[in-house]
Amino acid sequence: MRETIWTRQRSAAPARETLSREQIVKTAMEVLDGEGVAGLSMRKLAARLGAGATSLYWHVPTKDDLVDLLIDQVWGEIDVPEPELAGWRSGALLFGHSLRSAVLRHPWLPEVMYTRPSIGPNAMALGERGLVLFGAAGFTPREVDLAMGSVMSYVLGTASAEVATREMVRKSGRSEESWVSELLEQAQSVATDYPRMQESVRRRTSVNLDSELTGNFVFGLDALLDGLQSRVMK
Amino acid sequence: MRETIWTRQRSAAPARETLSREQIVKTAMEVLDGEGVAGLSMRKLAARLGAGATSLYWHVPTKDDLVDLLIDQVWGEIDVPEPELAGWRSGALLFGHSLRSAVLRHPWLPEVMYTRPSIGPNAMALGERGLVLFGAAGFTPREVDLAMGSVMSYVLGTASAEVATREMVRKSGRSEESWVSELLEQAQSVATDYPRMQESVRRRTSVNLDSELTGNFVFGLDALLDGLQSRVMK
DNA sequence: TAGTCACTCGCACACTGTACGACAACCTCG
DNA sequence: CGAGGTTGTCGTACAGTGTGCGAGTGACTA
Repeated sequence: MRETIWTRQRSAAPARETLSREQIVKTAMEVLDGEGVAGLSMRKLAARLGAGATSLYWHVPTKDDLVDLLIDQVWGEIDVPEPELAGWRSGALLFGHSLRSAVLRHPWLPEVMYTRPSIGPNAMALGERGLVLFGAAGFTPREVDLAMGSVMSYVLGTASAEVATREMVRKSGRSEESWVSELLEQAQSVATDYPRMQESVRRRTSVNLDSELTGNFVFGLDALLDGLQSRVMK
Repeated sequence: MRETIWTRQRSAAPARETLSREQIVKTAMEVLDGEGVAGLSMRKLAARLGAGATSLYWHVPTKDDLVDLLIDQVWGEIDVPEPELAGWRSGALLFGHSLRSAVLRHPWLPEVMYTRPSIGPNAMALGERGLVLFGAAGFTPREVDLAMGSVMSYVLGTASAEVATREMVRKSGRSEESWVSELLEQAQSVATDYPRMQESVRRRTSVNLDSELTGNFVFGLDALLDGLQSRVMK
């Protein structure tokens, strides 16, 4: 078996005080959460750790690998309820919410997660627990895979789209209302000939952004779970 | 109304032979489809057009704006059936397939689309047609928005995840089988303690990648549409 | 005390997006 | 015809980027 970033292990007790992979990952996570992908550079990260720029490369093969580690870190934050406690259906609902909020906490995720498969240890553990949860629904083994996959895709897709909106608000530095209204104005000016879009856009203006987005999310997830439920033992 | 990249218009008949925004967008699309986001640089793009590097900046404010234009171009490729022809349900199915295949044709899309809202003209036109389609199902106006949004999120999320897998295969330059089997081996080695994941991963090894991914997609979309249908006039 | 391992880091290379300002080709007006 | 303005091109330059290389340093082992 070839060595990978996941298998590599270092001596437990470093001789003197040195950088460590854990420390690098932790600091990188802070930078990423705070400044996004564009704000993370190896030089800045090293400076923040009080180290020389290229010292990081002893602990991590490339920046891309570092990002792999960070993504897997996020997968470790998601909790998947045991089906015994609440049944698979509400378990799946909780799982969905947990997954969504992890994405919202780490808004850089969508930008990078779709450029690589997730095969780190936390991703595997997450998958395992997910399969246990969906396995309790009474699906065939193949359907268990499919059901879990579709829920994850839906949740990640929705949360990613949410992030796109929320980040633009944040980056503009302006108030949510003023930004939303400008975006809508812009959209309206482009959508002059589209009455339904106009109407739909106008409907959104009057609502609180947060509850609007949460409502969207729950509606679709619920519908999807309904559809999945109807497939049990069919 | 402020000028935006969407509103800007140029003189219809350029005096001499010059670059044009259309030409730039078209060439950029080729580069992007062929080499991905990392392969698109303003200098390379200009060279390909036989122009100086910074000439592009007369036609397009920034690279980011160029990407906005490219994304909107993709939205223009998606077709949304009229509900009269096939009913909303199978229309939605067709819509989903069209959207998915656009993403697969432009695998760079997931990497960039989640970093900005889509408010270009083609996005608006797409939205309008989508609302017409889902409007035919008998939802309340609010539900029409929600239904369309959830379907788009699901499809984009699933297709994006697909792209992650497919691109890794392509980039590795090796055969699909050899790559899949190595990925699986790697995954297995990480997932030693996870019997369900092991089993699930093993199940995939024996199947054709293409039909596997298409099957996943259809299963979830179908379930979601079932769930939506049950909400009509409830 | 000598040697080896674990780790740090300065330098350099090839590349990026894009601001700036000089320049040229064409159009319009007198 | 000539003058001025508009449209468009492009060379140079700046401040960054990821990372390969090789020299150096501190600590542990024999």
